[in-house]
Amino acid sequence: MTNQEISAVFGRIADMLEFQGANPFRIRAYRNGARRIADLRESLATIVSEPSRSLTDIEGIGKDLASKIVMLLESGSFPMLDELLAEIRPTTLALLRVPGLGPKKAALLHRELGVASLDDLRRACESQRVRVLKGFGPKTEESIMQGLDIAAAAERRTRWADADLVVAELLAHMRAVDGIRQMEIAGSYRRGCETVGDLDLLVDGSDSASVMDRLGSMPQVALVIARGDTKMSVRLNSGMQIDLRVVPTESFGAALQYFTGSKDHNVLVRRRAKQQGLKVNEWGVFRIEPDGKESYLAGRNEEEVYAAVGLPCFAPPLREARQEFEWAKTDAIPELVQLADIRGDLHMHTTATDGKSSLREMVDAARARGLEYIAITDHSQRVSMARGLNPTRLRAQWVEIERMRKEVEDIAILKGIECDILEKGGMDLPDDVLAEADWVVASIHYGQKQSAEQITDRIMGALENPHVHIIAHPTGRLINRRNPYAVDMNQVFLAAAKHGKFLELNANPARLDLHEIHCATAQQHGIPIVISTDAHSSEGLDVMRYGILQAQRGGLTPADVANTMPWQEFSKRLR
DNA sequence: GCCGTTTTCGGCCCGACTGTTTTCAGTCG
Repeated sequence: MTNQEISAVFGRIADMLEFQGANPFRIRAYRNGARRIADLRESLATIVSEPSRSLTDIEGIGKDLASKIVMLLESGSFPMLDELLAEIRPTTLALLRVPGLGPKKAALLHRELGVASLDDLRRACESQRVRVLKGFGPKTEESIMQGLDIAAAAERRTRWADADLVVAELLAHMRAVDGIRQMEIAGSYRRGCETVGDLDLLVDGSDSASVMDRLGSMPQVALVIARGDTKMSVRLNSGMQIDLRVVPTESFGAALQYFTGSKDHNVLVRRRAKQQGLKVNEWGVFRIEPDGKESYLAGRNEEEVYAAVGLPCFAPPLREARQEFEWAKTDAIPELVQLADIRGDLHMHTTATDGKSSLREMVDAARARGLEYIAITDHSQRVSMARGLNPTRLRAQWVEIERMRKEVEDIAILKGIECDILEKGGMDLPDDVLAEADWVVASIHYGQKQSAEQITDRIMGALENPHVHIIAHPTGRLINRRNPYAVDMNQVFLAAAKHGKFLELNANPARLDLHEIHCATAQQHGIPIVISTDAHSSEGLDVMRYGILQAQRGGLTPADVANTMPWQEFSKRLR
């Protein structure tokens, strides 16, 4: 089993234990274990196979979880898991996705009314059997009815780039309110997560009523879920939820820190504060005096909040309770790569295949964005739907590129190709053609459903080809649409490091693979990452910023990203 | 279930809002 699968098993167990009303700290231990495993940069199987190492060296994994991991690796299951699965069906677990239904209420519905699925729940509400239960009432029943559709469509998080569009509209709408001193979107959006659940809107303003009125008047608002003195929640027609908090100036930084999260990061910040006799909440940092009184220490901005507990102000993408606190101890927090560091873009298409802009337009667009070098990498012949290039058409394009080089001298244009890795293995173009290219991107578009062994062998073959420089979108996933291929990335990392190849971080907001943990793993292996737009039009070059966010979350610095190099330096890496 | 520079037992982050309550549990972030 892979780390992701084992992580998912522990996550499911946490859900099921929660449903059973187990000790919340036990549940947290499973969730924490699941997250730690997902964040791991090497496979559990590898660790287990090395006698000198122990799974319990992993933070959050004790004796019990370690033995369960071993059983999962050996047999794919263990007794406790089987028992839980026999008791609680997955359809029952879906009840927890209904907003407002937590483990206690869901379990009560299951126990008292035999509700074991969302369909059961709908019927129970319609026949008004829910409102008579203890702790429930007509309003709860009604809100469950409304929540059912959301639950059915749940698990859908919005891609960051799509959330960004909503954010732009939201901020523009809110700016009309007088007296807003500061305003930020916090949460997973601010951390640059590849997908975003809710939007957390934070406002520093004195008149919270008018701020809330304004949010409620946004045309896209379908429903006001809750509204109090400082907090309001609304749901948009799209299903996305917006949580608004209005705070005073002296608390804005504390609230921003708090609502930016991640939750796990904040738990560690607060634990640390507690050890120092301090308390951190969304209102500020407070010293607990011997008489029990609290005195305000900080909260106006994030810098002073972190400083009050002896921490540096971490960049939001690093706030995931992974390594940031270790880095802080040794003053080794990475200087994250920024969009302004990028000097080249090494994966783009033109009208020669499925691009919408001509070679000339792509070159001009790249120059307009201040790039020093680009690679033109149209599809190879196997990608027939995109009218992929055969050797003749490819060489014709290269002649055109050579002509253009004479016209525009302020940008280097590489003669490249995105060459398919064929289903049966091997490259889609002969070696003598690839040898003439400046830059060969190898990628998979067909046979994505093959076994792990087949897919991995294909990519290994490409990595061994002396003409290939880089593997593009190495896992092939499309966020919310298509799972990654079954490729064994551990082998890919080892081979890429051995053969001195680059790996791509594809900046297309639907792809973003390598994902953040893969980025960190590649960095550890010393594999240079290239962040590429895979642009299919001149505007497509602007997706670079999404790739930068992903790289930041992986902790990458300019030194880890090859296309931050000036052309003079990068050109030496090509042969 | 995990963890240890107060600890191998007894902790484990903190507050707002709602609905159903007569003082609070459940949910959410």
